[in-house]
Formats: sequence, structure tokens, C-alpha cells
Amino acid sequence: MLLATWNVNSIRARLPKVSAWIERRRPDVLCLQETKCLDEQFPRAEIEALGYRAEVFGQKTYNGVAILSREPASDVVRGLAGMEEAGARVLTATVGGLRVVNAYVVNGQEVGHAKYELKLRWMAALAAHVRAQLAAHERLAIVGDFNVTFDDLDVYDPVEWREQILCSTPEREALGRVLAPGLADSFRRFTKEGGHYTWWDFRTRGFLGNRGLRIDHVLLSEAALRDCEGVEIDVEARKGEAPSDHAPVLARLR
DNA sequence: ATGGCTTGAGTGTCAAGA
Repeated sequence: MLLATWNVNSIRARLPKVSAWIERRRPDVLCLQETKCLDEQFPRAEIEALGYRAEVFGQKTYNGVAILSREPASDVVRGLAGMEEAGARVLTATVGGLRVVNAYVVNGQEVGHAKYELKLRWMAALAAHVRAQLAAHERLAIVGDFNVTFDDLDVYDPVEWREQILCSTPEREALGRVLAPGLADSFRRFTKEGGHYTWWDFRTRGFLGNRGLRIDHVLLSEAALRDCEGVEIDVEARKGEAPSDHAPVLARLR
């Protein structure tokens, strides 16, 4: 099974890019973040024409998540309990014997901002959701845009980013608590060196100099990790005409 | 130090992203 996650920064603006990428990689499960549309605006027909089902949880203008899959998804749960005011950011479903939590973590804007405090509370709620899912599903994947780096290896310029948003110690500790119940950062099981990122700033043309951050992750339970053969960041998808600012991350499971 | 760029909303210009 090929499991992928991608912050597409608007599914409607990105549909040509996403369609071409699906045809090239043919993932079994593709979790999308920042779809930025109401469920009735989601380009369902185009996705179904590629041979995929779509579970969607969106809202107007902002946020929005979706799980595309070749096999039907079951036991779908929309949202994160108690965090409804933060928008449409979590979609949980079972596909092919794998329980998948697709998450778009609150950005937080700036350390100390009210949205930063919301981010930390929101991540605590995600950690509770993950614990509950793990209690019921041995094969579990938590994927998505976490808007947090694990450590300075995930940062192109750790001095510039020191204790800044996406890199602060409280955010990293909150991410650690999402991992705590026996999950692992699957990418780091296969790639030990730095310089591998999933997001590059449009404004500074960060992709040109690989000035990026690794903030999109595939977290796997022990049972899922045993079946994981490799994890890849597809930087090709960040190139070309009108890309998203994020690249997809793909994990291959037996 | 600030803005750089992109999208959605909606038609002038802001909010939000990370």
C-alpha cells in the first residue's frame, strides 16, 4: 500500500497538478490538507474519474481535509472533539486495514499569539484523539501538515528559526506528546541526514535554494512501522507551473 | 526592519498561510 499526504493549498486551484500527480504515483490512499472549499465544491467527479473515492471534510475559504482512496473508506469520523471552532482540520477513516488520521494542525501565526495558544490546545486534543484511536486500532497512521518541525535537522537555518513559530520548544513538546503513545516519525527511520524538507516559502522563493522546513509527517504505530518499507518526500511535485508550497510525503507499507 | 508570494473572497483590498 502506498500512503501519501499533501497540503495542496486549494484543491480547486491545484486540480491539474494533483490529478497529474495521482496518475504518476497512483497512491492507494492520499490525504489532502487545505482543500479550501465547501464539500459541495470539492471536485469529486474529477477525482472519481481517476478511480478514487473521496471522503471530504471542508469549509468555506480556509482549512479543509480529504481522504482519497482506491478502496472505499469505512468508519469515517469528521473533526476533533471539542475543537470545532478551529475549523475543518481532521478526518479519520479506515482503508485497507489501516486506520488513518489526516490532520491539518493550526498554524499559530507567531509564538505567544492567541492562535499559538490555540495551536498548543489543539495539539493536546489531537494527542487525546490519537491515543483513543491507538487503543482501538493496532495499525495506525497519523499523517498531514503538522506545522511543527521535530528538531533542527528539519530546519534549513536553525539560527534564524530558533524558538520561532513551527520550531519553538512548546510546539515540539506538543508534537512529542502526539507521538508518545508508541508512534514513530517514519521518515527518520530511513533518512538520518538533514536537508530534507516538505515546505518552502513562496515569498522568499525558498525552493530555489532548498531553504525549507520539514513540517509534513507520517507517524506510524509499531505495527504499521513493521510493515513500512520506505518513506519519500516527492520534491518533483513542488516544481513546475503553479505548485503548492508543500511537497507530498509517501510511505510504502507491505 | 519589512516584504517578498499565493489563494479566496469579490471588484478593492484584506485575511491567512508558515
